[in-house]
Amino acid sequence: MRYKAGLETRGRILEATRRLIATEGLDGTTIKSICDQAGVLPGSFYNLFDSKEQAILTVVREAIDAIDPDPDHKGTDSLSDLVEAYIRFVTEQGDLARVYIRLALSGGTNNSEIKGRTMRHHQARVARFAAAMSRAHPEMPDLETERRAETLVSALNGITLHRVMDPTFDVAVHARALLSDALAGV
Amino acid sequence: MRYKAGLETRGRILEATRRLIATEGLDGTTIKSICDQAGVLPGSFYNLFDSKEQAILTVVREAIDAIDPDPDHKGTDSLSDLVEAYIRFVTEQGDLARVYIRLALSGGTNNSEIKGRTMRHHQARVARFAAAMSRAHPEMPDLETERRAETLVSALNGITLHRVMDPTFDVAVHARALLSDALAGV
DNA sequence: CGGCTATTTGAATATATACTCTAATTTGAA
DNA sequence: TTCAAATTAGAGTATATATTCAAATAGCCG
Repeated sequence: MRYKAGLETRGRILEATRRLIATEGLDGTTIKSICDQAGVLPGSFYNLFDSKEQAILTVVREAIDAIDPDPDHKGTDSLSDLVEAYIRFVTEQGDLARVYIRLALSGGTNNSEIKGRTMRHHQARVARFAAAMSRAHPEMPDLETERRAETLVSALNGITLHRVMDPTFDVAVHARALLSDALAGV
Repeated sequence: MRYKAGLETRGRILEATRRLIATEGLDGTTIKSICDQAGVLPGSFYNLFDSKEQAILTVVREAIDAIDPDPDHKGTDSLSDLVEAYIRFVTEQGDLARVYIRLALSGGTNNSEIKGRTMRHHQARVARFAAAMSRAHPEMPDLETERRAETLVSALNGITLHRVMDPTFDVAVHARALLSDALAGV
């Protein structure tokens, strides 16, 4: 892949893969559908990717990275910042958000590479929420911040899950309600 | 299916289908895996079911019905009753709960029969939570009870989703925390 | 028991899928 | 412009899948 043409084709293939995972799910994403959507023949696909799995994993990494738009500023975000960033991710990057939430299920069983990646990322995300919770309530025991963070992150995933089924579902309203309830419950 | 043998075989097939959907997902559930797990050959399967889809739909109905263990007593349950019933469903009927939550994703795209069924059931469930919320807070506008019910049900689904990935996840603790936060936020 | 029907068997069919291979075409640096 | 390497084309392979079918077996009712 040293020529411009190769790069463009690669981009179209990844774009098609992303959209297909978002709309059809991991198992509904086939070589044929990817190639059709990208306007490419199988020979071209396999010139640029070693396997279907490789293209999918590329998109999966992309989705996992996209959910955490500011990974460097660790330790300074408030809970509200984190929730707002998540809302922005889900509403502005619809396809990637769909990919992300689909991983939680499909990836949970079949592909162990995807499963490991998803689990590790989830734990990191919970830890970040727990740290923000701890900063807002220094008196709270670590066990409780951890538990509260886990509840909140899981609940947010539930909101996104609903959004996958119903595109009119208002993620922002429900995510903010969750946060406000969680803060009120302290 | 008028002989005892047929009924037993049918039972084993449905049991295998249920477990496979729960552990492998809808797409990972194949005729071969169902037949292997049930100790049956394809010919027997197709003697009792018209298609793979029919067996799956039977299990799907079963899961959707099981989530609402007391559909007759409408109008008397408290929010806490509903949440506790859900916790019981998830913890005591692990496989059916897994089937149920998997529908939300897999069913959301491919099979429109499953999708319609899931959506209708979800709305009914939200309505039941909203009614309970309204009973506890008669002064609250319908729009708000509806919105709060939708947040709570989605969040509960997120808890279950997490449980599918991590069987050690404590559904009861997190579900009760969600409810208590939601009540505190009023 | 006899006979009709349900049930089971296990191979056969048709289709979809991931992936390969060789020959043509295109690219861009020298 | 030339030419080696990158890219594309598109038919071909191997495997998995859902489903069918004719024949063999087993279950019930009289």
